[in-house]
Amino acid sequence: MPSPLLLEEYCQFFRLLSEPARLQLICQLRAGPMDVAALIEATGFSQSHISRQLGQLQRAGLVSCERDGVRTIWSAEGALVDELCSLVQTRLKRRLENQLAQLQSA
Amino acid sequence: MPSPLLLEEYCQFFRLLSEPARLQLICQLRAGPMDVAALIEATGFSQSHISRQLGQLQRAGLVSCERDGVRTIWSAEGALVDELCSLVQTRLKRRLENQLAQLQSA
DNA sequence: CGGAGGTATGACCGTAGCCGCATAAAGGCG
DNA sequence: CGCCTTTATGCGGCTACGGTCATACCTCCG
Repeated sequence: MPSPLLLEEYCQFFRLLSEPARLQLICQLRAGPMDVAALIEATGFSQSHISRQLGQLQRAGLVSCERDGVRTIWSAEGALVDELCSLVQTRLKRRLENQLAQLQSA
Repeated sequence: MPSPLLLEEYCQFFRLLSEPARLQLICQLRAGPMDVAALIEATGFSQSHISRQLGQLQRAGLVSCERDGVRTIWSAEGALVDELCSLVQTRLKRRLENQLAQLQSA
């Protein structure tokens, strides 16, 4: 079993992904770098909220930014989140398949 | 990019892992089936709290229980959480290594 | 059946954190 | 230098959820 400290680190990481706003931002940026205006347009959240969430993700190293004059271009490199989501998706899918089989056999 | 509904599912899943109490329960159970008394002893949480958290994890299919008379033996099958934690750990490790390199080159 | 051990649930409190509003800070342009 | 655009931050409301206490529910045993 992981040490309590490491466990806490895991939790903080998973917490970042546990909020639709943040995960959506990451997924958007995985498609390619975007500026904040585009993220507002894509997600519908307020500018201040997006700024905060990006700040959290940046501190965790999940996104990075590059200033282009007055605008800030954000991007998300690394396939970690993709891999995590893929694993979870497989799990969710298998779970639904099992439930379906249960219903059909009944 | 994943559909909003799927994204929400991901978030709910990650939320389960974002709480030390729950992740600790899973990790404990990954070492082998245990009864509730042992989980109380191992985690220090109250019985009612543990019962609630196990309920959430069970609904998500992350743990399962088997009644042995009056006692309930809980277990966590499937290496999904192990894999997720392993991926995150690798990420955390690499991030620290990079920060260390930054400091040493400065 | 009555009581004891073990588990789930209702009620409640406290806090963390999401979210927007308003505003300050930072950077470009006439 | 003033002004505008873009981003970051202080403030506050609101809700969700972690955590506990008390209690109801279940299962076995005398």
